[in-house]
Amino acid sequence: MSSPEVDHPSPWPADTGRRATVLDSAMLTFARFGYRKTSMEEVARAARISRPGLYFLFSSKETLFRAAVGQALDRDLAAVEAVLADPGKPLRDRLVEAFDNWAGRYVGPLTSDVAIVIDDNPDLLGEVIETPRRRFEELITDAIATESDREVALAQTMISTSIGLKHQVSSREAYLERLKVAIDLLLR
Amino acid sequence: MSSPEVDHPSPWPADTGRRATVLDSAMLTFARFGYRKTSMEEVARAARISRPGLYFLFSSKETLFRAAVGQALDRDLAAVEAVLADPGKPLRDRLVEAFDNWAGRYVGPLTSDVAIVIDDNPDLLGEVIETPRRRFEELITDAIATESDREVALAQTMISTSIGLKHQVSSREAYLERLKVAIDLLLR
DNA sequence: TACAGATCAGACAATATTTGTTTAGTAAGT
DNA sequence: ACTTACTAAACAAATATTGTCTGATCTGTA
Repeated sequence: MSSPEVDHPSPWPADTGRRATVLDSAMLTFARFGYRKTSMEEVARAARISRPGLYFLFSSKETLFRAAVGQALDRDLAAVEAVLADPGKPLRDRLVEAFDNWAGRYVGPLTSDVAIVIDDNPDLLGEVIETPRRRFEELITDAIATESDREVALAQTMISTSIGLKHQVSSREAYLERLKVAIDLLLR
Repeated sequence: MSSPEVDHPSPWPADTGRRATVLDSAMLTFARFGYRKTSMEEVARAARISRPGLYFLFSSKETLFRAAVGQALDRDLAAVEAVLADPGKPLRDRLVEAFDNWAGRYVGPLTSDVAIVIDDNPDLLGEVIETPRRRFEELITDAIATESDREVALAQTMISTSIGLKHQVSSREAYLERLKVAIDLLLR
């Protein structure tokens, strides 16, 4: 996802910021209503462009969704990277923030929608989501290994806990609360 | 809405609690997705009955929506009535609680907004919403007139402020906070 | 001015979804 | 065995959505 993943391969250079802006609106709308209940009309309205204009940028609803998820993941990953690199905070706080940025942001209807689209088209969204996922695991592992000299197993356990939490919990607050407890327990 | 407003006039006495339960589920679903994006299938699933079973209780989606909003409003109005009648609290606190029950209950992103569902579908609800609305105004006016001997204009201003606030604010907390300030100013 | 790129609004056919109804069946109480 | 209160499955009709096309419109550039 680091390279823009051009859906409609456009030879013109000018449409750079436009796509990103549209993807932001799309992500907000998808996050609010879920994939199924979001229409292209609504995304277009949110992005304040016409529906045909939206199809000019993204050839289908699914493509748009993939791109939106991709951009969101990229952004989250960048945030995670920045947070973990900040030397001013204790490891525990950096980890909490990192997980919050990664998994906490879209707790709710979107999580299941992403899963559904993955099922529908495992190869395409699979790549989109698996690469950042592996990178996240790497970052967490590095942060823990560097700082406190613990094993890789610790990082993996933490990630598993976070995933489990996301399935149990229905709000970001609840997620964060229980995550803090878990991290304190694991980091002890 | 005090009388159950029987859609499918049922001569059998046994279906009393069932309707109310189904209406609760319906209200939750409508509040979450909005009228348009809620299907009868979803309401039925939420209420854990079959879709034909749902049509047996309510003859159309519109009727169901009206009944659900009606029940919610009845409930809120009863809470308002109880709060205002409580002699143990100063007028100011009773008013704050009353407004919170009436207008504040469904403000916010998490538990979606009944008031907005209502605003989005004014045509579907004429009578259903106007009567409780007038009754609420009456209750507030009475509370103020009885206790502090102020004019009707004061009550109306308070209600207008509350409505305006609801449109400006995005969380129940923010609504409450600003409402308190407004009531203190008005009641001075 | 003339042109090209990037839109837009409107309309369209092909699907998909939803509504409201009907059927046939079942489990529980009498 | 009969009634009440459902259910699941299927259906036609209405409505919504997708993806595409056409013919304008606006903007910047030559």
